[in-house]
Amino acid sequence: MATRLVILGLLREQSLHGYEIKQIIEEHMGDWTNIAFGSIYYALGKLEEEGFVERVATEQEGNRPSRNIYQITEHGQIEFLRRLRELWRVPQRQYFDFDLALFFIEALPREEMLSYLRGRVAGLEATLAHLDAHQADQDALPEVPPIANAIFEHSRCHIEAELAWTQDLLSKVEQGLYP
Amino acid sequence: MATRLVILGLLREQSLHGYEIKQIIEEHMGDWTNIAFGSIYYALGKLEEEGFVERVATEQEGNRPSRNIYQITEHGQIEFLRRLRELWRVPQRQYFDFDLALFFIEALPREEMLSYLRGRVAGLEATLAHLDAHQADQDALPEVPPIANAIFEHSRCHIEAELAWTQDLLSKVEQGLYP
DNA sequence: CCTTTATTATTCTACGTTGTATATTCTACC
DNA sequence: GGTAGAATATACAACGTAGAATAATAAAGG
Repeated sequence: MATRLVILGLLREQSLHGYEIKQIIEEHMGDWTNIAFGSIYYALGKLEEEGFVERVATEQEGNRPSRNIYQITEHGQIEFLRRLRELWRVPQRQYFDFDLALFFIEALPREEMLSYLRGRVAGLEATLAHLDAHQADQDALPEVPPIANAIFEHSRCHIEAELAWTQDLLSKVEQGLYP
Repeated sequence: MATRLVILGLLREQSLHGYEIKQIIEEHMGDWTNIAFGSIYYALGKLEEEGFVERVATEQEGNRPSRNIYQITEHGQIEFLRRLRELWRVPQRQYFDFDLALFFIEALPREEMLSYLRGRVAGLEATLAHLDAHQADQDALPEVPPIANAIFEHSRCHIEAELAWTQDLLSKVEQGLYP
């Protein structure tokens, strides 16, 4: 969805081919994005059609698959800023598939539900623990940009919110507030 | 994504045609789902292929477009429970496009960023106020199922978390903690 | 060494989403 | 009584996503 923006943003720094873009995304944004590599090639094709990106070379090392190197155009620079500003301006609404599970709550026996809820609480607690451990590792390294912390905190605060809400729901179900 | 589950869940109660399903989704789940009506027809076709749903009639009122009425099959009942249990069991990870805006933070001047951040805080506060007002209206009606409250609280707690995080980010940027 | 596995780099297809197009009928209002 | 707009009902094409298929080379392990 934001694949185009990411590609334009990365190409601002230097020209790249698809596979390199994929690697940068995995290494630097892998923890908090889910851009499938297939989408990268599609987006590159589209950006080229739209004139935001140009193919500047087709290299090949030995008999390896040849690679197409792309460069951002001036229109691309403008388009990047346009998309970036839109991201800052327009808040995105979040939807939760799990709400559907609640909507159809009477379809499963109470006991089964309770066990799933307890599993969810445990899972979320484990995620938080895992996240914090991972973060402690990161803190040891000096070269991590400060903004990475904000992104980390972003995930963390939503997981905490989810945990608190799930615990509340669990206790209400235990009290028999839902049929 | 969860379109198939919704359709199966609704057809458990009674046979329906696509447009009716669309209306029920809009009326009862419109606030917390985003299923495009086009997806309903696609999902119905797929569910029929898979044998989870059967076309039982093609009605027509006057010269109105004719409508295809679908019924859930026994396999469909099982499939519904399978998908529902998966929803209870498997927690979904959330991704935030806005993190990209942070990732490319040096692309925009500090002052512009600050004004977007303030706008976001204001927007989230307004959303919360609007949500609570809407909820007060709902509370006045007696026929709303109790689970609707849990779903409402779910959205609310995440918006609150987002607000708190954004305020924190804003204050850190104001303090000059990010370049 | 030789075999298994990982890496490089892209193409291609199946799948699902979104909204536009279409064509009729009912409603509302001047 | 005419006409603008909302409601009924689906089909369909354009778009984007996700991952399997491909095909060559480098690395690793016994």
